[in-house]
Amino acid sequence: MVQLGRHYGTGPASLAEIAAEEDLPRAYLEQLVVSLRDAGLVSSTRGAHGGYELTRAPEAISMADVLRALEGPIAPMLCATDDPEHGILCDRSARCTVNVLWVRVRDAVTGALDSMTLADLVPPRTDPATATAAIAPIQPTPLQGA
Amino acid sequence: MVQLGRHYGTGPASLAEIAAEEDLPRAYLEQLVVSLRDAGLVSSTRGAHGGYELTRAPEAISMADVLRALEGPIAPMLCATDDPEHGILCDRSARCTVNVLWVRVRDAVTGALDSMTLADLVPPRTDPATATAAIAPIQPTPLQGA
DNA sequence: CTCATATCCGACGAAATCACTCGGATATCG
DNA sequence: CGATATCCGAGTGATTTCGTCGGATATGAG
Repeated sequence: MVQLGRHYGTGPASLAEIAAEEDLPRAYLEQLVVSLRDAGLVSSTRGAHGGYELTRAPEAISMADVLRALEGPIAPMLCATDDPEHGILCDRSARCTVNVLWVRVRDAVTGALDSMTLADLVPPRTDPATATAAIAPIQPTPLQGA
Repeated sequence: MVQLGRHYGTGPASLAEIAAEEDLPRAYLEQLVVSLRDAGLVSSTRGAHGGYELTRAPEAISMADVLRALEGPIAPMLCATDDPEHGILCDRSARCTVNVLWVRVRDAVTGALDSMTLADLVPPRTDPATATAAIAPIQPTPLQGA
């Protein structure tokens, strides 16, 4: 998650912290982080004052890596997957001309995802004092207004 | 569907025909074609010898049009949709830095989809010799089973 | 040592979506 | 009339997604 990018270099961050900042249930994050750890993107420290940390610098983690870790191989259709392992040939494969379309879409997606790293999504930590004030609800946001 | 592109110009094609060629349940296609008709991509002729026909040439129908008709607005996440109408602002919108990622992904997808038309997916009917096996120099409408 | 703080683990549950079905009404050609 | 089609809308079943729950295990501080 982006929050982990924010904390990079400042020691491990506990899920309780992140849950508070992201406003998501801790138990849910717990589940997500398992995938990230299995993918080798984060490391964990158990016990008091423990938490999670990025194993690499945010600049070195592409969003494609993150998404693959969280949601599996990138594939608009299961017949056009990133990962040769989980590729499933549909029985129509012979006469199916649509496959090339999905491959193109997939390549477009992976291209976009590869072009961005975690660092691109970490809000610039310019100045903590202006943080709260800068995000003042002056935005018109017509839909779903509180 | 692609089959409709194949039949373009040869009069309406019934769902029963298409179902046989595509090996999909007729009742299911019936449902899909409703969306295509509502989107103005196909026109229908009722009664015996009726069926469906493309309203435009395959070259003039982008796959983005088809996909939007079938699956709604193109959006990897509901906060990054094609269609301003169905856009839903999540409550995190202010501090959410991830949105730009989804917008990029969406643009990549629509770009890929816009770059292909139905005609690109219609198997070339110019010359049967380029098919899997060149058999007859005539035009016996290949692939049609019995 | 003990206790609070965390990660770890596995299973469960509700809600939405996807692919597909069913039954029947209506229009058109021969 | 009757066969062939589209039209229409409600319904089912499997899978996925988001989120929950309860408890076991590891670690640092007092």
